[in-house]
Amino acid sequence: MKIISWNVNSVRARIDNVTDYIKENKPDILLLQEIKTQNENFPSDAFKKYGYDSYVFGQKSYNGVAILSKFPIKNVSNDFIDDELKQSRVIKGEILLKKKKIEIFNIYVPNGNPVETEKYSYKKKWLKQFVSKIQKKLLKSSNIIIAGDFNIIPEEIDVYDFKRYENDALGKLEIRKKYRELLNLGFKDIFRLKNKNKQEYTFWDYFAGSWQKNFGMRIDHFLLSNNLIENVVSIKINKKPRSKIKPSDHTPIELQIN
DNA sequence: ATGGCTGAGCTACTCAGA
Repeated sequence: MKIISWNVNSVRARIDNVTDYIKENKPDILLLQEIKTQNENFPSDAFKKYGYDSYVFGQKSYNGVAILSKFPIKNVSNDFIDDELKQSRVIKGEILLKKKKIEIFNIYVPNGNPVETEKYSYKKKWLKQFVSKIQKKLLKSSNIIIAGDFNIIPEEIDVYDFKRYENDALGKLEIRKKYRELLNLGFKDIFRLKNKNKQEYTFWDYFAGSWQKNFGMRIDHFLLSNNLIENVVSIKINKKPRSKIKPSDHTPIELQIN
């Protein structure tokens, strides 16, 4: 089974890129972040043509997450987090893999910049709540996938110039520690597990030729609970969509499990 | 290099992203 996570930075502005990508890569499940639209304007019909059902948690203008799937997803919900700003950032559902029930969380963590503002404290509180809810969830369920745009640079290797980001909301130790807390509950960062010293990125800024200069960062992740590690076949960052015309600033990360 | 693109909402410009 191929599960893919991609921050598309507006699903409507990106519709051709996303459908082209689907045709080429044929994911079983595609987790989208930053869809930037309300549910009623989500292009479900365009995805239905390729055989996907859409499960959408949108809002006007900003944020928003969705799950596209070739087969029905069970127990989809949007209320895992009690979001103080009512932003649409988590959608979860259940699938079966070789009789294992797996809970999939598709998340879009707040950016948090600039630090020293309420945006940063919102990110900290959001992460604190998310970690705590996942900890509780683990008491009942041991097969969990958390994927999406974490807006966290886990380690120095995960950005082109760490010095520039060590005081940024994506790279501050305080934030990276929340990521470590999540891992310490019993998860693995699958990309890093499979690529010990590889420097690869999932995001490149639109400006200043960041893509051309490979000034990127790895902020989109797949965390799998330790129970699921044996099911992992491969994990890949697919840079091709970032090279296209009118791209998202993020590129997909692709997980194969069986 | 703390914003030099990009998108949404709207139709001039602000807000947001990372």
